[in-house]
Amino acid sequence: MIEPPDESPSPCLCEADALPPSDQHAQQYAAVRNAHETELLEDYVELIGDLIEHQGEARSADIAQRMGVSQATVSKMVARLKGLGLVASKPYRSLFLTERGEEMAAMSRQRHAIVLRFLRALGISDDTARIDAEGMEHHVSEETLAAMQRFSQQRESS
Amino acid sequence: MIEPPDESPSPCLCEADALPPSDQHAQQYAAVRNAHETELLEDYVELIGDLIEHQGEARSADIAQRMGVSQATVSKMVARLKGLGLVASKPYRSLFLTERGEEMAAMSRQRHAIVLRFLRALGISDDTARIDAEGMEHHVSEETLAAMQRFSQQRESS
DNA sequence: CAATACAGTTAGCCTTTGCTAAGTTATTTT
DNA sequence: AAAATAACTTAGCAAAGGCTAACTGTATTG
Repeated sequence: MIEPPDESPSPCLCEADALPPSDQHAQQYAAVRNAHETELLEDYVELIGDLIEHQGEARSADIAQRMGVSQATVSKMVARLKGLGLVASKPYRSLFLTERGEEMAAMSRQRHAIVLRFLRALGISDDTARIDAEGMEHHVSEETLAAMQRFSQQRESS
Repeated sequence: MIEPPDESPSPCLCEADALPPSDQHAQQYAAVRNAHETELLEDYVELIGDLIEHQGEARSADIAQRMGVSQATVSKMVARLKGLGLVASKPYRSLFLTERGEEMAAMSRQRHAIVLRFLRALGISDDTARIDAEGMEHHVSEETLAAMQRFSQQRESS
């Protein structure tokens, strides 16, 4: 067996790019797993909110098309969202957001807008910015979000 | 039923923050789903590479601890990685990366470093930067990565 | 060298998120 | 108002990624 070269349990006394202490490391991964649990939910809720706003109503078929997913998948997801108290609907009718759903949609929309604007301010092309924003939006902390906002503002007012 | 207010199939002639055309919208979500498929794989491979480099070897127990996950989960994942030709190992012994695994680890490490450096250059605190980098790293396009690199360089040389 | 402790694996379970195929309800068209 | 089309739901399947519990191998140490 190879002896680990002086593996101390405390912070780290080795090179600059060493591994973080393992409990901190684990926390990072936990944060990502956690984000994954809510992000799809948020995407659905955000999309439903957007559809209602822009097209007057949110129908499963539209959601399926925009998400690039089968209608059956949407049905199942909507059942879950109803169970979580985010969406309300009657069978075979279009969808509505509950108050909690509205809140979540508003938050998501805002995050999304901030990240998208930031990427554009960074000089990213429109198509790429859209794709990256969709992926990044759920992994950006409040702190980073604030920094992005500051940056965009500064860039745009020059 | 509510009549959708002039829903044309072509690009969009409505307000500034309207929904993107649905095929483009679907592509965004597809990109995210796609990233999700590979990102865990990349995290494992990156971590295995880091452990080998910094501690001389990569053991399941270390991985489990650092990922904040049970050993059984690691075993299963390693089996998958072996099936994909990214990892090599003999039962009950420590893990190695194949050539393809090394390549993937190098790419991941580089992406990770660029994003982390960028967040720091933006003024984000260390702990937050680490967490956000872990989440964002898999959702950043080449184009954005390049922009981040440019930005960090510029910031640091002033 | 036997006993114990530690590391790794296997089996079996659960949830999420996707799918297809088949059935049901609503809407539109004739 | 009947038939046809479109929208929605349900049932059943699969893969990924978690878990615990039970088992098997490896290493340490008395």
